[in-house]
Amino acid sequence: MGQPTMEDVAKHAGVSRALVSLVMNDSPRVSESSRQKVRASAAELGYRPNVWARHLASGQTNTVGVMLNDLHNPYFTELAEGVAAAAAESGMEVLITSGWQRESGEVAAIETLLNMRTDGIVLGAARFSGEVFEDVAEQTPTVAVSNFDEPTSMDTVCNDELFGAELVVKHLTELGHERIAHIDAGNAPGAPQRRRGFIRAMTNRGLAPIVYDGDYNETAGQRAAEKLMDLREPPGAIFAANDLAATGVVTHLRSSGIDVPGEVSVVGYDDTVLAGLGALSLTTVHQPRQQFGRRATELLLERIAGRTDAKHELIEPRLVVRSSTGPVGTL
Amino acid sequence: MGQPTMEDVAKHAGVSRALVSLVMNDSPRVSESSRQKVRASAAELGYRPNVWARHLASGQTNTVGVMLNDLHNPYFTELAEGVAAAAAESGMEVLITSGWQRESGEVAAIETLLNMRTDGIVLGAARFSGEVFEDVAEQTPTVAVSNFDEPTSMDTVCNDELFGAELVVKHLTELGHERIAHIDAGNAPGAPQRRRGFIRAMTNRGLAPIVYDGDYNETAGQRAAEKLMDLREPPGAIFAANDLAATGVVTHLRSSGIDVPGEVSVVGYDDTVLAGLGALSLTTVHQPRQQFGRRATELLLERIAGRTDAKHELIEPRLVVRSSTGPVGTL
DNA sequence: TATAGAAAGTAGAGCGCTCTACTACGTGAT
DNA sequence: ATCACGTAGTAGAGCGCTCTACTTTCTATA
Repeated sequence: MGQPTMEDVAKHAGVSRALVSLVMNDSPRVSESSRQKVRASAAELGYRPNVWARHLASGQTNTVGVMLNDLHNPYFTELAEGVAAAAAESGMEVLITSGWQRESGEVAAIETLLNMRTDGIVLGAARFSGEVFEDVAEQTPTVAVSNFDEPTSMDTVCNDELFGAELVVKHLTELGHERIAHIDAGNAPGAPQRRRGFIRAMTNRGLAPIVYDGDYNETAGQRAAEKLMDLREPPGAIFAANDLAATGVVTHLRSSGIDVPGEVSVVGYDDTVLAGLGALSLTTVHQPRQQFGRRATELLLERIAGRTDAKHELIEPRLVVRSSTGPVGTL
Repeated sequence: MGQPTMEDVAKHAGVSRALVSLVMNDSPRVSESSRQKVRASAAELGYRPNVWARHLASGQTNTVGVMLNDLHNPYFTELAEGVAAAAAESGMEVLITSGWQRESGEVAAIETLLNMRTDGIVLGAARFSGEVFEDVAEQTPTVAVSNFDEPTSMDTVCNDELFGAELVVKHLTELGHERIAHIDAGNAPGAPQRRRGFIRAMTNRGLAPIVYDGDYNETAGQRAAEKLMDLREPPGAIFAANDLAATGVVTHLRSSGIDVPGEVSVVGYDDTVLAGLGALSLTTVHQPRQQFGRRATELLLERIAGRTDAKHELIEPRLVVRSSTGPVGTL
């Protein structure tokens, strides 16, 4: 025998099943006395509304789904946190699925959400390879949190990477730096935009942008730093693709006896735990990831409510100055 | 007008709704010809079974719920990954909810799962303050992944912290260390067991265990290291409560001009990203967190299948030797 | 006192599926 | 021709809830 049903509560309270339903949904059409009577019976029986039945009958799930590429990446989990916060405020539940870093996993995770018929979906995918996600967007309200280069019909929310790069260059030039190098991360998510932003910010100031190939990991940072310091005129500041790469840069510089920030300033990107570590204390760009989630959810709710035109929002990051940057060295 | 229903598919294929149901569930009672006919119709209409209705009717959800204290903590996410893998093998879906680090959040997250009526729940809670979780266990099959000191009626899976500490002490003594200090983390999850394991391992070898108060963060490690090195006879090896604390220890030692591991060896715990970082390269204890999830799921499936007696399993961690430990210094 | 209208409550038809019990139709042994 | 039995398929009663349309009761107004 299973859990008590609405029928049981109704019988126990001596009212109709419909009344119990009204009470459970806080309808104003119920008198105070029966409200209390029903609540008391429900509590006594340990009644718990059956979500499945409720959603079957009502046709909507009151739930937003979140698909994350990778649960290990703080970027995505903070995104989810933002979604959860915003959803809670609107009284919606949140269901999280993960693609476990594989694109096939992402598709399966979205499939699960689609099967669950959540009222809408927030996509925190790694790369958006077109069609698949457009397909999803046609089936249910969808907001993607990502940098899109091509125009898309779904809503998007993303970090203003160009502005982030601008912040970095502004900070460094204010410290007197002119020879600034950027270690990029090829076509990894966000990297092209950071690179473009860097180049633009430098060019706008009449400075020559130095860009070296890299990646979003420690080794890449280490290698690129090595090459950069081998130049006839090494840069006085290095802007790495992300904190991990910046960590590699710092490791290389220190082990070569180069003082950070005395001789070379280093800037990371993302403001991960790493950046805050005492031994590193990286100046870095902080992305308000939670806010991505909040905005995405707000846009999603608008979509659920009926909006049909696509909105694309950029959210401004901010610079966190720590002790890996300083005035230009007097070599 | 919503998505196509089973009724639509049945009409389109010219068969009964029941037959469509049988096909969708891969029943052997269907002829090959009608199977194909139905599948074709389903595909053509873009039919997607309604999970809510299915579960309402069948009374079971074919889903395991996972409640995680904190999505930012790799410990929990890897746990979830293990659950997902094991569940996938048994053809079950996984639903993840998070307590966002607050105990109230945990309760709400469990509530969501209970409302969803998942077939069972894996609890990845931070601390298990008795009753709440026992209550859950009474309502649905439940497996907790955690160190329990008091006996409990639900199944548990946890890391063999005592064995982990033993591994550390074994490694260090084999390197010749005898003055070994442990920086603990009070009553934080797992900490008491690690401390106890350390003390036991030392005592068993006739060595004096040195234990200092600490916590699971960098600053705590830094402070404790400072005090330890101020001793008349400072230790030759420090076993920190976790990697973060170990990072603090290393930072302090290096900035005091003490060579690691030349003069002092340092061991962390957890094998997080930090430990692998080139600049740190910590010897640490790796917990097979994914396996926690796998075992938990297996136990859960047994419970769902009807087992009623509680099982408690310990899983053995292993030592990862990197370059923060070395032979005892010749001070 | 009659009556409109609001307030409080109920009946019952679904929502889309599963599942038990049943029918229809061979097939081969008696 | 009779019967038992296995196979393929169907009818229809739920699962636990929501929601529309309806009834009953109460109150205020003319």
